[in-house]
Amino acid sequence: MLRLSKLTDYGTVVLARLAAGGNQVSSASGLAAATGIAPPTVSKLLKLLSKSGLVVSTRGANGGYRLSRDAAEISAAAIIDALEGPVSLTECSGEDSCCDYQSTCAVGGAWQRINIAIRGALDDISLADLLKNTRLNPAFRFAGVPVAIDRACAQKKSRGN
Amino acid sequence: MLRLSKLTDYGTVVLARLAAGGNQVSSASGLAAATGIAPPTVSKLLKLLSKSGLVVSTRGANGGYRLSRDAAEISAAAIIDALEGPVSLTECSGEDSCCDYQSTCAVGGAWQRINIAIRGALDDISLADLLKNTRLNPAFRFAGVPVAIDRACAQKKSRGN
DNA sequence: GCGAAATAGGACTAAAATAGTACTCTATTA
DNA sequence: TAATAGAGTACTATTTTAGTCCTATTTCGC
Repeated sequence: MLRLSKLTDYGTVVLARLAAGGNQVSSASGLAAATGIAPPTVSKLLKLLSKSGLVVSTRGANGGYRLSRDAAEISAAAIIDALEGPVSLTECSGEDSCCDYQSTCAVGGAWQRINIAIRGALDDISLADLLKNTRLNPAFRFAGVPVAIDRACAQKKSRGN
Repeated sequence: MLRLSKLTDYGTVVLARLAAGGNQVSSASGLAAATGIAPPTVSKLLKLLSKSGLVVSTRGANGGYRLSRDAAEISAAAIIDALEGPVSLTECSGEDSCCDYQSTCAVGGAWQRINIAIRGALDDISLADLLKNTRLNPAFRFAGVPVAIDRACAQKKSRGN
């Protein structure tokens, strides 16, 4: 749950790659090759990211993309905003929340506090931070529960990897 | 982004209703009537919630559901875990992250820290808290951006509400 | 003991969101 | 002016989610 879309995940990878390249421009196809993500997907991501100002593009021959500002200045929240729109856990965290159950819903505004907390967490982490510690600890758990159910993983292994 | 599924949203509403009812059992159909959510959906939710131990069920005539423990003892994280599985932003936050891009992915473990932060925020908020302050402030914003784009809302209004 | 009321559990369908692809247009540089 | 690279848009297939329905099991009241 509380999943990011794959696109956002990929987007972060691409941004990380760009950050590694310093200030020089990288073409979409080059980034695709470097990250292993399908070229059209990378291209789509970069367009989104440039539209929200996280990367700047140069057109024409020898063109490409680079980060618009230092990796330390780009927060996880900014990345997510760019690729998925503003954080909002439920439909009705907003103005006068005209959901059908308004009259009977006792919860409504409360999610807002959770939103704030999450937002805060995301604001505190920059792209530079994401690059720093690549792997925290090999078998990571939340409250005793393995954090990522390795579905694809298990499948891959069962067919004899 | 970072959306909860509607089911989780509904689930919270149902739990809130149960909490309001104190220690007495409520039938699925009764809860459906009280909340305005479709009966089969409520039933499905309650089954999920009882499976994860958040509510306890009594079968047979005059049966129903009640909270397994005090509302203050039920965290938002527990509710989300019950209805959507454990929090995990990306596929590869886990063990040895066998995603296809493992070799080129510089990000991987970093999301784990974000996961922890979010988890912390969710752990700190209980069902009782959710009930307390029903509406925080009428026009809520994140960093200047209106938090919930009232899509359904706008539609509803435009047809002359 | 029997019937009604209620949950348990699973299977199934329809709808919506997402991911990914393709194609055409525009700008820049050699 | 031709080649390269991004911009924009539209489309399709896949996956996920929401919601419904049906049958079995349990318990209470008569």
